[in-house]
Amino acid sequence: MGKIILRLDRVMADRKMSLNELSEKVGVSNVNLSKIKTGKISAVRFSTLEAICEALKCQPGDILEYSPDDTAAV
Amino acid sequence: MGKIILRLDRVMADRKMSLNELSEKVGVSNVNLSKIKTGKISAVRFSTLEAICEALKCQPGDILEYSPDDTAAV
DNA sequence: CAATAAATTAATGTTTATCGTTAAATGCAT
DNA sequence: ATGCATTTAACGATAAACATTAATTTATTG
Repeated sequence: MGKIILRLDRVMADRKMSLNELSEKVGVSNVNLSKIKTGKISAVRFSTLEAICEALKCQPGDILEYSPDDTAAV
Repeated sequence: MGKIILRLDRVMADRKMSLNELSEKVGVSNVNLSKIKTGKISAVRFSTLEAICEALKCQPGDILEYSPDDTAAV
């Protein structure tokens, strides 16, 4: 059972952009952006992903990561 | 105004996997998978994205692409 | 440490849109 | 034309984003 991992945290750190700053640029409430940042969502709208990529000049792949669990595969 | 573009089509072609085959592996109806494949969705659940990445041994970034439109920027 | 700012969590309600299902339509072979 | 795969359409059910407000926790700074 793999998992989708959110890496917005890392990208924001790279760009040195605060949550509130990004929130304004993206047009999503800081509350929801925080959820995205801390991985507390289970889906994402493209409109949001798009705005984030635009604001951070990045790609979806920088934010979303699939981690296959090959942990102790039998 | 950039856009999120779906590239499932390309990855499936790479893996030479048909829609119905992927549908079974992923556990998503072929109808919905077709929508994803042809870009007719505006959001995606991680459970679905995860299953697709698992089945195709790929990353979200292979499927989702952000295309900033720098077309004739004023 | 005290005060302030930033970020996270919680709770509630609205709205958006997946996803399944069924059925019809299109496309592509043979 | 017949068959198989894919796409489109329409409908309902369910999941979950997203906004908002408020409270709480976590930096940050003097």
